[in-house]
Amino acid sequence: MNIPVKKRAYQDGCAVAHALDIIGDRWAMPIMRELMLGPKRFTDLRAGLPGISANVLTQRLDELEAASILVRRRLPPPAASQIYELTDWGRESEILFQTLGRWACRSPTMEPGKPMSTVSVILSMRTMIDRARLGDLDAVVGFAFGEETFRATIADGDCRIDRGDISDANVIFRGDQNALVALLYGGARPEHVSDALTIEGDKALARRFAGLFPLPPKAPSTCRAD
Amino acid sequence: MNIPVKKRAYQDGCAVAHALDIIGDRWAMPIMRELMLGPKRFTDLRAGLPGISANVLTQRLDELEAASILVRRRLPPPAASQIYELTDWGRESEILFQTLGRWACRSPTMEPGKPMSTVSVILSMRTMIDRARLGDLDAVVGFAFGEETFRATIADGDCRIDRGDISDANVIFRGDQNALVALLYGGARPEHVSDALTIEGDKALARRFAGLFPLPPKAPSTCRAD
DNA sequence: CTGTATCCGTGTTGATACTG
DNA sequence: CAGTATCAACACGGATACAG
Repeated sequence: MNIPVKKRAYQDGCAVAHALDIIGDRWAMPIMRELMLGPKRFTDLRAGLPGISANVLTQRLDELEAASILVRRRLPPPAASQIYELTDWGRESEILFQTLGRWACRSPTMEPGKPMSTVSVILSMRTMIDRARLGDLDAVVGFAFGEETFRATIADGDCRIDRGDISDANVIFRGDQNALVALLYGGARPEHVSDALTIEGDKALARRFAGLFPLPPKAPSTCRAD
Repeated sequence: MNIPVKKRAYQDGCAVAHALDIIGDRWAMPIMRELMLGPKRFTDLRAGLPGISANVLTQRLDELEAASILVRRRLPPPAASQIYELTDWGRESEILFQTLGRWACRSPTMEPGKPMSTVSVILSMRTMIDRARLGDLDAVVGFAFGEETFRATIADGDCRIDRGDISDANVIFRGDQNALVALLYGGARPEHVSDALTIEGDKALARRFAGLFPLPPKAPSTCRAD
């Protein structure tokens, strides 16, 4: 275990500065994001964070543990593998991601189309879903991205989206999560969805679901170099 | 003007990753914070950001301008000086600071007592004030930190805090903003406030105002090294 | 006085290779 | 699988010099 050497810190009593001291380092928030829907192993984390190197991931995990944002746990045999899991307080940071996402998706310099991790896609749906459009919809929508499955449970004007079994889903989106993003936010119609995504089950429900994610208007660009 | 060279970026479609690309660099958010209550000049920014160096500030200002978060304006003669001002969208990022501040002030590793800029103190009041405690309070509370004055206008169950004239204030807190922080969040009584802060006017109102800022409970520390 | 540009020492980051 | 070691590239902070 490394001695958590003193790092560069803002010497500032502002709580925001403290937040930046503990989660402002490069990769810290993406790591937290990947853990938001449940614990993961070292290698699973790397898979969801293309570009991170092993040593940086190790260091960030140490720092996030020191900040009480996550804990390491060793799985009981026969797994014998370590997992990283957010603490309660770490999980409460989801509001940070939602606020940041809502603000940033209006950025004039945001260009869509880059790949997203499965966790990002689920969290973006949690963030952007317009509950006012749910009406009295009552349904289970499933998502199957590779080996991972998630379910949206819609009832009583609310919608919860989590990891979970999808055998009882009324409709299942199966395939590449990036194709789902194009459908939800890109304005494509479920009838014309790409080959990377298949829709199994209630097609009308799929269409209804895809319309639950309005994008806010872009902020104007004020950069002279535009 | 520098060519805005491509910098290290997350290659990630997630809006949060885009946010981190544009405001995740060191000093970017503290700079935005300092501009949140109105435009400032280069030197005023440095004064509110102890530790930043001139070249880093220049670079961040360029990047924030390219992201349409702020604009440079040249004041009309005889001032002839440049100022940096948030755009509308940049100003809308205040919700980020509030969310981050509310989450981070529960951090088990947050230690109080470090100095804060005047802007930080005002923003923290905007963030932490408990409007449910306002009742039918109707008053103007003034703050005089050095040459800067701010006013809290309390009426109709709401409270707005901004830069502004305080000649009509019912009570004025004058002196060091850090002493005010100790009073609001440290539990000190206005009667025993330090020499660094004086209270002019309605002492009962000062006491009432100081009780409007409850701190949420700390999150438990889970770090084994504690 | 108000910034901006350049140099430089240092620490952080990132890619590759490697070990338990 | 879960990291550690090594090294190169870059970013940061400080100082200084310079331009309007």
